[in-house]
Amino acid sequence: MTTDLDRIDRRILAILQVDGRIAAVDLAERIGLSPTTTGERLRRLQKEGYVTGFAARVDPQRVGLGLLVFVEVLLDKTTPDVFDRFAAAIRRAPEVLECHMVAGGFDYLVKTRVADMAAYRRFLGDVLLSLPGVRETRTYAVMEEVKNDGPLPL
Amino acid sequence: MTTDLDRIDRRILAILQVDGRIAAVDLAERIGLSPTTTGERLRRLQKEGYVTGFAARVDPQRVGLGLLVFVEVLLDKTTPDVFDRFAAAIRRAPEVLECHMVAGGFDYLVKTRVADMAAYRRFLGDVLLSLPGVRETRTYAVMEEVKNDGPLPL
DNA sequence: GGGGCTGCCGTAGAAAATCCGGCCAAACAC
DNA sequence: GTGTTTGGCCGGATTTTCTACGGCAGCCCC
Repeated sequence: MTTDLDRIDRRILAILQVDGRIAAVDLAERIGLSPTTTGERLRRLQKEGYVTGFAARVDPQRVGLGLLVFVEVLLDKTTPDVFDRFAAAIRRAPEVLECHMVAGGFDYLVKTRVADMAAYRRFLGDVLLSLPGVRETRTYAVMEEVKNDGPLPL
Repeated sequence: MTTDLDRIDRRILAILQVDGRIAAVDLAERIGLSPTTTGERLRRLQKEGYVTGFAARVDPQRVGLGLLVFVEVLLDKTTPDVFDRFAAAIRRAPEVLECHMVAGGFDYLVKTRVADMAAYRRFLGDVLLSLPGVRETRTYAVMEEVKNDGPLPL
């Protein structure tokens, strides 16, 4: 159930992660099948949930979001719904690209993109620190993006 | 130069980040222009580097990569090329989805996806800890993905 | 007003995706 | 062994989508 994918399916997924808009004709040629069969496989991969959608890669620098920042967040564990309220607020915040609850030294790891330090300062004060239950935050500004959106290994 | 985008361009980018394979006809209808003009704008956005490509979203669970892990890495600052060698090795490692050099308490933040804890243990030993100059690592396993691939706010 | 420029549009030919029917080989029942 | 079924694959026809081209309207500068 977790993996009834054959070699061809995996190659299709690998290629589509790099070039999500490749024509079925070209994809077919690269995997050695006919365009028809390739289309059938792709449609099946979508229907069965392996491919959940397609997205354009937008250059953050070009649209004025030059600063990438990670924030570690610690919450007060007083009331049980603090986590839910925090998660709900994070989902509403457009500056937040990712947020994960982790096991270890802190509670949430937040990935955010903003224009510059001034914008981050505003985000920190207006959004993060104004949320109820936030006890402590640690900010790590990214100086160099070594690897950014690597494909899933298949 | 950083932002000569009008309101329509921003809407196009916002839509394409959510549905990268939308037909120009449908995109045109949503932004209130003709398909031709919409196509011209999209091509311009690609040529000028705002859109750098397209990618399929693949469900990690479905392809057997159920465990998301962040790792903080500290390096020995003995020789000046330690950072370069680390970065080069990371770029070659398929398990690593992201890696950023940060300012603060550690040097690199690594985002990796693996099948399970046993696979992560292998990655940590065979890849990360076997790299020259790695002095310390701190592992944070993700328990819940609150937000995963949020679009850039436009 | 004239000329050039920009952004927009409609049409038409090219390309791509999709639908449909048929082929072939492996699996299976008897 | 033989007939049947099933699943994966393919080619051709239809429909949809993309794209190249020409035209139109507003704007600016001279």
